[in-house]
Amino acid sequence: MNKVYSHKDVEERIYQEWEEKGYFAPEVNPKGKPYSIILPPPNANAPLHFGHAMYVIEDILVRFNRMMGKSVLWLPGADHAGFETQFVFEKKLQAQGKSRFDYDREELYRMIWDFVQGNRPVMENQLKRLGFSLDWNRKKFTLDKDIIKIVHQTFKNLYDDGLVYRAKRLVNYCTHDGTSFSDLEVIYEERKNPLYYIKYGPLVLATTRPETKFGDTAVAVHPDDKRYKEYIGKELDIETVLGKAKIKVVADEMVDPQFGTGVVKITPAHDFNDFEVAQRHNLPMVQVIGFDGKMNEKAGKFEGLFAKQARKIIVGEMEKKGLIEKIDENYIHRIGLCYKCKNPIEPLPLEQWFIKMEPLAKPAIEAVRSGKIKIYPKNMDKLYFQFLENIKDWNISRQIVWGIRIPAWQCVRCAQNQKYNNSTIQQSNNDGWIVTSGEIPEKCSTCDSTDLIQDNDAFDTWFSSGQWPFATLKTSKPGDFEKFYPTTVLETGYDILRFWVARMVMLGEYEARQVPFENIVLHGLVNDPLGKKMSKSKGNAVNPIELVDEYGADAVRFALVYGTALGNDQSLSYPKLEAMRKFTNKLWNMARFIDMNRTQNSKVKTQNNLTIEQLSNLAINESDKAMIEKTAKLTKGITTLLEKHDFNHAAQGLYDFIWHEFADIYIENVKNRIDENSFLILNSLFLILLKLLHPFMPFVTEEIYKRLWSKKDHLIISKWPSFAKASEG
RNA sequence: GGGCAUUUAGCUCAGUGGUAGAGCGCUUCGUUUACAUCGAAGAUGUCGGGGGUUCAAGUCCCUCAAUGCCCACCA
Repeated sequence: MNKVYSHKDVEERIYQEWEEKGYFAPEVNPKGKPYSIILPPPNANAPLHFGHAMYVIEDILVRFNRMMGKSVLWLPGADHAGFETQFVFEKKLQAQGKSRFDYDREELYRMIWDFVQGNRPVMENQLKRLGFSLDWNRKKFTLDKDIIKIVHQTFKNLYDDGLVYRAKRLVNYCTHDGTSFSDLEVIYEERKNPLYYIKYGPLVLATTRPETKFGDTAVAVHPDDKRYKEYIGKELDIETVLGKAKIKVVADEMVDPQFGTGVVKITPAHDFNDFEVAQRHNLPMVQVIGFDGKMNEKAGKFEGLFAKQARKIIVGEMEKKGLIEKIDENYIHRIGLCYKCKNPIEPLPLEQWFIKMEPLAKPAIEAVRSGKIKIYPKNMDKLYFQFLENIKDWNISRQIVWGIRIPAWQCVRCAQNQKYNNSTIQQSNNDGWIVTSGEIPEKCSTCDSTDLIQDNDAFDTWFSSGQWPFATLKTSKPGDFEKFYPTTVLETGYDILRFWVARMVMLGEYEARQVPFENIVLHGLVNDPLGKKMSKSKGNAVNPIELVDEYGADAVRFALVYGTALGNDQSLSYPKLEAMRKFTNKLWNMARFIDMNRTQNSKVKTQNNLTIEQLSNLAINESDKAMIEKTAKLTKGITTLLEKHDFNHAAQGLYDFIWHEFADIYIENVKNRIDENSFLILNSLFLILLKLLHPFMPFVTEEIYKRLWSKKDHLIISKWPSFAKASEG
């Protein structure tokens, strides 16, 4: 054995051996108790980012349980990541001077498909470099035909159960990216924008968006506001930049008398609050901004201007006409932005598919409250409840081509008969829509017309990934769903608890009739060495594979779980990576020491692995006896910690014991008195430690096993050490 | 406006009511054969501030402060 451990000569070779032997498949332990984890499918649009390296937690669990003799399935996959992938692809197009408008739907879809297929092997290879023992024969993609079929069916079932409806509502719309979003995808930032005080006849009101005034269908005051009591219910004659107009005054609790002048303009088509006020007071809705972000014909001479440009010009004209009382230039408020392109979200009225969430959220809340699903770390359940207890209906329509197209067709004839009046707010299912589980309907079920048009929209990606646990298991190998559902653990970053985890619980309970997993394990985020969030655009993102190259996968894996409490964020630490690399080298040299002390006689005996019990009977020397006892205790401790998902303490316990107990004290002690008997003990104890460490550092432990014990067998499928003789406490 | 997390050695962070811990860094010493990617010894802490409970508090309770994150319709 070489004096220095070189991970580069070991890792890829070992991984290949494992994979070729089929060790990653549950069939390795066919009779074992099922244990399953579905890998959170990484986005297929880019190489792995550092967060993906945290999936090491799953590999630790998977390897531990495999050694415990369970039938372990860890199923890999990739997410088409609808809008995000289309966004990334559009940037590529942009770099070539092209845009999505240069291609038709099919062409664009095919181009993105090819792009994604090119990325997938890169991503998969990176997961392998980290040593993840995923069953690659079962890998799934969210756009596999059989997965799409399941997603369609779920949608159809929800529709038939009245849990999906189509409605024209205000949605979060990004006029830059040309699609709507769910509430979760809007981020909020503080911005300084002028607050304009505008004269509306006898009243003055404050607004940040004067350009939407052509869509005003009322002004509102608080019902108890004495200042304005006389105006309530009356119509005001007002002067505007487009001439004279009339506007109604309504009273609504939503108005805060303390803010501005206590008068609010009501623009139902462009503000979420106003939309609700309009519903309460039966006010008409007038859309003045189009989906291209430009003012429409309702804005008269301002038509064609982008809303932001129009604002300046309109304010200018208002000032000339004396309609502006004052402008507060230092007004700070929070505005909604597109989480991807950071342009302001424009609330716009649009017909979309919505899922009624409350009936789905209730059982999901109950599943965690009752303990059917356990969350680690425990305090994260607050995030979960907070989301589900205040849940709103989910807009699942996206105006994108990259994704699963919604299996809904509209009958042209029926639609014309019940055409939406732009000035009313409607919610209806009876407007000529036909929802199927994927197949193209032959004719309209109401009027028999064959003039049907499919909805252009695709599902929100999270709608399909929300079905991932049952969709994958129902389509991987026959019997997988029956054997592995519900899965044992869902492990992911806490940042997608609401986006993904909560939705999986809801959709899993709905469609698969059972919770999708028994345990939720949440890890924290990995920040850069200065504690700042890693991001590509900021340029501080670290490629995990570069670190694997430099320090070895074992060191990277160990550094990520050592010294960080589960669920806490951590900053990438190069000294820690270096320390863990040294630990792999230390192990290597412990192995060298043992290897060098092997005599001809012991070569035969150490073929058989001795259990703690056998070792206890063998031990004569007092410090041997003590070490056997300590190792048994450690085994028990590590086992318990892993069962409790306490990876940090398991890692620390192993590190401290192996280095500072076993190497610094025990090996130093044995060194001077080594004989046949003590060698057998030393050798066997070391193997126990290698096994305990294997889930954390699979490569170096496997390589040592190969050198010292067996060229044929592998540690990965060896039996977890027993600790029957460990004393209590 | 709510909620959550964090605050422990110079730095990065563990800490499960019972004599303050690790890694890196620092000081001194040590290389004839497991490892200098090492070993031995050592220095460094009013555990954010202030109250309280307890025989005993870094740990439990209250309060204040700083930092970070999440949620919320203030036009």
